[in-house]
Amino acid sequence: MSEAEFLSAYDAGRYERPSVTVDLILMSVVEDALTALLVRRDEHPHQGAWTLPGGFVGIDESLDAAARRLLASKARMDNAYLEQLYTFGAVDRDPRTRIISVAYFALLPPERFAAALKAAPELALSELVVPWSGETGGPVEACSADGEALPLAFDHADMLGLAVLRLRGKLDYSGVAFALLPERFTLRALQDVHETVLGTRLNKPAFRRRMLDSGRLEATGERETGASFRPAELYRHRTAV
Amino acid sequence: MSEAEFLSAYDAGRYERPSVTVDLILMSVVEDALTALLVRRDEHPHQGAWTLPGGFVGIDESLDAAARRLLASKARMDNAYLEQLYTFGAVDRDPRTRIISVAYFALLPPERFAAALKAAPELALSELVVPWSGETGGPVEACSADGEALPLAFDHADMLGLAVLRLRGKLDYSGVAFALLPERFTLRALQDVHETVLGTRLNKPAFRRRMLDSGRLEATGERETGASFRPAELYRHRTAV
DNA sequence: GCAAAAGTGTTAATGCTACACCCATGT
DNA sequence: ACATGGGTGTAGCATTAACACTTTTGC
Repeated sequence: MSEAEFLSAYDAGRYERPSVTVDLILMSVVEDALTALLVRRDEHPHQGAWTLPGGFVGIDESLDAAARRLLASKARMDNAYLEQLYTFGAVDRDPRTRIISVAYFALLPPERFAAALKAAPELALSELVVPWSGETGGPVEACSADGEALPLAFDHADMLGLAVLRLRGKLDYSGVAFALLPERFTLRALQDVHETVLGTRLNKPAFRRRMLDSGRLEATGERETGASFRPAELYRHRTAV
Repeated sequence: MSEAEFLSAYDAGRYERPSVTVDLILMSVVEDALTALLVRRDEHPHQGAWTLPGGFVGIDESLDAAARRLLASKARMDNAYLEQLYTFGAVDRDPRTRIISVAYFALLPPERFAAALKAAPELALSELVVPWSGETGGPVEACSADGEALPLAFDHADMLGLAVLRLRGKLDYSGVAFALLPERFTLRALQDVHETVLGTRLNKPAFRRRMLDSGRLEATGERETGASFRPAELYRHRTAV
């Protein structure tokens, strides 16, 4: 490193430091729709627009710990599936000051999702409308349950788009789909989750076999109740190998 | 958000901000070995240990711009393949002060890799020894060309391990392998790169067909020179669809 | 001609798709 | 009995792996 380079690096470190935040993409599949939790902004900039829940990272707090803290405080949730997504560092992404944001995404089963909504009234549920640039992962639009568009603040549409892409990519070879389901679930429910996330139809026999052959499912012997037709068997996600 | 939560977030943002750096994993395949560029530390902590080249992110500089600047200044390289990898934010990852580091990984063809080494004498080439926890992505060991172990400072062994994992994962479905080859290359060279990165042997006919059918290769009509046997055809990576 | 590596065809195995069918339950 | 969705078997298709083989160059 030349002396000039050393000094410029030293200056940057010594004097002006960016703020660092964590933003959470809290996702679930509710009634065959991919949804995320959003917060309405009360202040400028982007007043009235919608944002992902987030907060500053404490100086004595790891990024993962900050994400877990925000998950607990904002959504009253712990031990959800949580994974770092990407770090957004454009200079002008927040007009107030330089803020670098580490995006995490979390997956919740729908019933806990509903409970989090009830416990934290400032949150709103949003259906994600994924325009079929979905392959490449552009920004995503959000709308409320009655179809009204929810404008997204800052670069949060990009964050949501990337989260959808990552979720789709990991669906096949990892167990993320189980994080979107209750502890016991039918194969039909598992297939519905896959179809909603991918935005395609899958055919039943092939899907069943792939899942059963994967060794990640464990039959409970119990059956669904309340259906007016043949009750389906309930399965459980086998975490151990 | 409760008032207490608001204040804690406000305090964190207002007063103590972490430093943010970018660390670069500069990788290539040199003589059938996966290699990375490392810098020897002259100062405490970890004096004498080896680190990834890195530097602070300027307050008026995006993360991507910082990564490109470091790539140019440290390795005298521009327009290499560059991609954000992961953000490392453990509290004690640097004993001096709180530093959050955004890791980027870059891929270079071996001849430009050698040129970068010559232009920047503080850099050293390191072979990566990937213990066969490679599937799960644990830390990686580094050693010099003559087999001597190079101890890695901070959490840089984890960064290297994650980079290897990402490279392996993207090898099949994306064009990253071409970033590790010169502009014209033989199918044998392409297969060697795949085998080195994956750490397995592949059989020739299947590999040839997969590559030719993928539509990402363009025959140049030219042939290899200097071999004492049948010269292979040279191909080029077709960037346009 | 021989060695060495490029390049190609042919067959076997595998996995996935599609369709058809049977099963169990509430009404 | 019948409607409804759960669950399973089988045949066809496509993709991939494995092997043997031919081709082209330098010595």
